Amino acid sequence: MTGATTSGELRLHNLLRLLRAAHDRGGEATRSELTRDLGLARGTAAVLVADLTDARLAQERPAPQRARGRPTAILGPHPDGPLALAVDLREDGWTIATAELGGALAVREERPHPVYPPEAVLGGLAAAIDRQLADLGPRVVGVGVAIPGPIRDGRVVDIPHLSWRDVPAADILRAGALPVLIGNDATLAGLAEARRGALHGTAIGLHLHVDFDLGGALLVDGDPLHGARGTAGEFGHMPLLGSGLRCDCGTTGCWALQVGATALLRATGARLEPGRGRADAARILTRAADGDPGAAAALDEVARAFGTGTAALVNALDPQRVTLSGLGTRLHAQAAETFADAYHDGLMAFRRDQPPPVLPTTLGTDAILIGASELAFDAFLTPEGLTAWTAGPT
Amino acid sequence: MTGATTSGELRLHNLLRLLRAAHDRGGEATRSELTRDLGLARGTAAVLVADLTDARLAQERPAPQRARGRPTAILGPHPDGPLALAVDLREDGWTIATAELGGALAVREERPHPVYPPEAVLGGLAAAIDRQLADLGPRVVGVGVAIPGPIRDGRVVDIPHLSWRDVPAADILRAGALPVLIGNDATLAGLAEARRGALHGTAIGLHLHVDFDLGGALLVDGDPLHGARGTAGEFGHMPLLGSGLRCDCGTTGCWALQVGATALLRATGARLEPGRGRADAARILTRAADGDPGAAAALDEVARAFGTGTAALVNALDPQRVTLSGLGTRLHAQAAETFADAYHDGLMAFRRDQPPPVLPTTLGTDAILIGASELAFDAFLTPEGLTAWTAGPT
DNA sequence: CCTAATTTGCTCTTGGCTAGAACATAATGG
DNA sequence: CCATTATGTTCTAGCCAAGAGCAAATTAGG
Repeated sequence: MTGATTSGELRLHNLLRLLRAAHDRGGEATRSELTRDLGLARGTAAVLVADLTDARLAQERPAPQRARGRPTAILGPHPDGPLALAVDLREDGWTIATAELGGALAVREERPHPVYPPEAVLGGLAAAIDRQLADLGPRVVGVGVAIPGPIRDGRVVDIPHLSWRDVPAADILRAGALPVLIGNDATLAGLAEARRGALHGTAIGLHLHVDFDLGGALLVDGDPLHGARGTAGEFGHMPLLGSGLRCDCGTTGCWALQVGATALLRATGARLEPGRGRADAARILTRAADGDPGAAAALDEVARAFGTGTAALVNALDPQRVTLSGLGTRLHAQAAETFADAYHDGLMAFRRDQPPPVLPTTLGTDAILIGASELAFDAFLTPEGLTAWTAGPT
Repeated sequence: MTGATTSGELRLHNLLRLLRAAHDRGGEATRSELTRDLGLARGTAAVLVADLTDARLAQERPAPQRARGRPTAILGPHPDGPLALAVDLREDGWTIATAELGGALAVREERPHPVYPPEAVLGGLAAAIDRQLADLGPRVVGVGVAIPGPIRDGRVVDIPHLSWRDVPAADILRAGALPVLIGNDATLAGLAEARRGALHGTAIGLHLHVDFDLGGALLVDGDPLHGARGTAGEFGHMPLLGSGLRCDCGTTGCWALQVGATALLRATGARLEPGRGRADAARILTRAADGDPGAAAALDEVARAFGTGTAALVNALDPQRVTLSGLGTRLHAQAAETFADAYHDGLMAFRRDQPPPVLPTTLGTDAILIGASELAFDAFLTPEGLTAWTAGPT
């Protein structure tokens, strides 16, 4: 949205601003609120709302009256309006959901996938997506897919512990003429946080998602920084603690080795078995909470590494807030003091008077699906996307 | 520039786009180029150029003919047009220059300052700025000041090796009604690189400026990421190599300790004397070039640390290019192979096929002044700035 | 040296957009 | 039950950029 330059583009630009604002507020904002906040004249707002309604993009419904004056209406999603298909592909299963404008999610299908060859996994997923698309019809305007690994130009670059390497995921998942957008799961968790979670309204926020790996995103005005080729946010692969350990990513000393599920297993002397790491790590955390000294020591070590590295990133990037998801939430909650101490010690002195708060996600496990749906809607809420919708189904 | 929303704002918005484009191309672009690139109608361009000329913001001058057809003109700075005052304050002296739209610099005054108390240094500088402003008259539209330390909300937060702490620099330098904008020197060097140097046109670039300290900026679409309070880019204060050394910044293991002038001195066993570090470090590099084995070893060690840390940042941020300035340029040039090896080894394997190039600055020592002038012009090239100019000197 | 081709600038008309005013409407509060 | 209040609706005025048609200024080619 670079802004309109001709009077002809103005209309579309303002239509988009209004629809985006309604979407960003969860489809719960009233027309009068939106008019005020966007600085529109009431007459203009009337025209725009009529246009959106005619185009089956939004619909007004009565709003509860809260004050004197003529009642206004809530500008929410249209019952026949656009849908985004959101897909969360994990190491051990996937979930497909729909989202309407405003963000309301509805899970459609959820499945484990026991095998690892990427073609099989993605092939099965592609078939499921096709079924869903056939079922849902032309309302679907885009597909957003979250994948737990770095994505470059629509290809999965490298997931060493699954032996996925240079997989053309976007091509395999191609869904007819529909745009299939692929994003890293940690980046999308951050995107969700910026749009509907604890980073909402932050000019600059840092999100860290811990799982097997440690990734995240820097959110600038609600948008993740993508990097030159889409692989920004691999914060886990900076040697933030100088461990000297060899990492699957190809270099040494990676921070992720000391913070993720793998780190918990290593610290307790457990073995990493493919496909079971997440459950095993969770078990260690439970044991630590129950007082098992070995587990508690491992948790302590990992939480300290987590806090130190987080401080390093805050030193470099100066975010307003830091949010955590995945395993990070539990690490932070169960070893709050250790984390806080390490975080404090790692900050530059001048940052210690008002350090950026570190907060758990407010979105639970939905974060990644929400991020995937936002990815799809971001492509739709553009002049091109809207024009295609208006031109398409007459 | 969020874009126009009313037909009334359109004119100002397009005026600004045109002026910004002319400025960004160094005041050397022709009207026909600008018209084509901005997608304007020829008639619209004619009106806008007339407006800019009337407002003494720009002026056309004949262009050398290069092809058939009616000749066009170059849209350059107006002889009575706006000026930015750019100030480069260093540990040991300062420089004041003017810049006109298009970016042409003219140094006005340059001085060493032997003493360290911030009030004295800044007081002297403030007086010099006032003299220059009186001399230059109302053409000056803003003052941009580069300072070698972290800046938060207009205050110098902390320069440990100069014992500057929480200095209200913007207040001390206040120049009448004129906006005085303060920026970190490394950030401004990066800004200059993004606008007129080796990062020009990059969607995302990383700049690293090495001096006593190591700082930099992440440049997104030509703008540095400022962080929540203006102190982003302190990449030197991440523990990228796990040295365990105590840093003046208040934490430990900072990368800057192993890369800057201080690192060279420590590696050769020399003592750090206040105010002479820069010259001493330069001498070590010269000795290394001349074959002194101790100096060469120190250079090698520092270059390796530099390359490793740069790779870590590339892993995390995925920039399109990396540029270097300050001491960084010489380190990279004199120990190219060591740097390249360490850089390569530190990259995630999947980044090694097409690693972002690491390039020296193309702006020499002017980079910081250019950055400071861009800082001032950025505040001017806004609807508010332009309106004030048009309303002001009638 | 002259003419055709080419590119750009200038002027005017046209269509489209938003602001804002005036009025209508639908609720609340006393 | 009526004054008050906030919002929606309708219409007009003012402004803007696109685009067409024409004028102008140069080069290429013979």
